[in-house]
Amino acid sequence: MESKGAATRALILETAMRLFQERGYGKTTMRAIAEAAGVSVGNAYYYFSSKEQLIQGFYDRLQQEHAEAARQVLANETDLARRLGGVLHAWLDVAEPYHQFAAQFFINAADPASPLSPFSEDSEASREASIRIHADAVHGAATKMDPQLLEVLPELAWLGNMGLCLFWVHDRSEGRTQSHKLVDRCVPVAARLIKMSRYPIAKTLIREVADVAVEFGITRRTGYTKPRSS
Amino acid sequence: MESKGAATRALILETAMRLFQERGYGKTTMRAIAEAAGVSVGNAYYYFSSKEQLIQGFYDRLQQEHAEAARQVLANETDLARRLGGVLHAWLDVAEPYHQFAAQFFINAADPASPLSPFSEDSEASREASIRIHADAVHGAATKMDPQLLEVLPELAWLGNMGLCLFWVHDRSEGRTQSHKLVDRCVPVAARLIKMSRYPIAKTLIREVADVAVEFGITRRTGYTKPRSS
DNA sequence: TCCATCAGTTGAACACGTTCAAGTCCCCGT
DNA sequence: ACGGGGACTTGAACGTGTTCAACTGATGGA
Repeated sequence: MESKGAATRALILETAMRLFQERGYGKTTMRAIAEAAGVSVGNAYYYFSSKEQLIQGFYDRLQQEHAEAARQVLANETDLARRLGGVLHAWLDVAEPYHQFAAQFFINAADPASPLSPFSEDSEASREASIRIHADAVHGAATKMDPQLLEVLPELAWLGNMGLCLFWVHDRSEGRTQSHKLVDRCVPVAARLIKMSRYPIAKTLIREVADVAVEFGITRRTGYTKPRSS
Repeated sequence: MESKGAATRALILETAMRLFQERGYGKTTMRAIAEAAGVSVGNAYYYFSSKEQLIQGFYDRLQQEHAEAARQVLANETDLARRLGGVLHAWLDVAEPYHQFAAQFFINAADPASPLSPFSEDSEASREASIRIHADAVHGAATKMDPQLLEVLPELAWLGNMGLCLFWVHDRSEGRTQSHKLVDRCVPVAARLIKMSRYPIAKTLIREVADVAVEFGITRRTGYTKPRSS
């Protein structure tokens, strides 16, 4: 049983999340978190190496909710565009309740040096799981496409999700309707491009873009070949 | 004559830059800057509202150097790809000496809430000047293209520069050769797409992408209609 | 039963960015 | 020559994230 430490850790995390929601990330002090949780400041640092690290737990939770929501959307859908769009809309729905306070640190997303970045090692597990959602969306579609594109498409779709996240963070529209509209406008274009990838004219260009992305480490060529067990 | 304050301001800025170069942004304290400059901490805050603001001056300087370098490149070149590439290579050359310490705060680029962001109001003048460089590159080319694309291309090119900046920040290769290679690989693809924009098949798709970008405020439709005076 | 060990816990102390009330200095009108 | 006012300057003090040497208490082996 490792319950003692785990319980304290969970208590601190829950308290931090609540205070972040109530007052915002910036205005929530480590002292306030410790006091509200009934522990000492040092104790919080025993479990979380920094204030930022308190956020990683939130990321994980969000990712899991997204995976679940995406599973339901993908269950009865074979159209590529609707699958890609469904996954993104699911993300927007899952993230919506956290918009106000999530925006305060999703900012770090673009900084690979930050442990909060989706590109950092600390987030590797969470990131891989997230890419797998997009891999499912791509693989489960009936659409035919260039096999070389298929290899990079899951990661590109995930990058698209990151881009959407960046837009979403600064989306002040009611209920994030702008973000939803953006998805509805972009996904068909992307789907059309993907379908075009089978035909010579587009294939050359698309492969070149994909090659460049791989060559410069912007994405990898692992198609996440549809294993799935659950 | 406003030399007294201006001199102090310049002194503080120069000192800060030097220390940032020597020790890095994070390890340079405001106290250290003040001490090295022979002024008080409060005095530094009289001229710069925060530590981050000390960076804005650096941005401005970099932008001016880039404008000058780009002007020379564009003077005797009419090929679109070489103009676009030339501007980007010029940026890489100008930025190279500052790579190590620039990387420490270019990070903020993705955060529109940060005053350091190229999207913030504080950087507006600098940003407009930078977009104009890309507008020159586009307008001065002999290449024909879809007029609707022309309207958004300068800002899209500037966004490409921002993307390059993001890549460059994390480019650990000697002399940033990877970044230069990336430019050489991407620019021809972009140029080909631009040329294709005159033909119906591509035009539809490209206009759709451009429309989405404008509609969602990712870019504007101001072509910066080639004024130029210098 | 006793004690050694070590995960868990403490809070004072540190270094930092930032603020501010209190100065000092210099220019200008009288 | 004087004095008022505003630009400029000061450094102590504040609140923050983070560290660390010391303490506590439970657990398990002799």
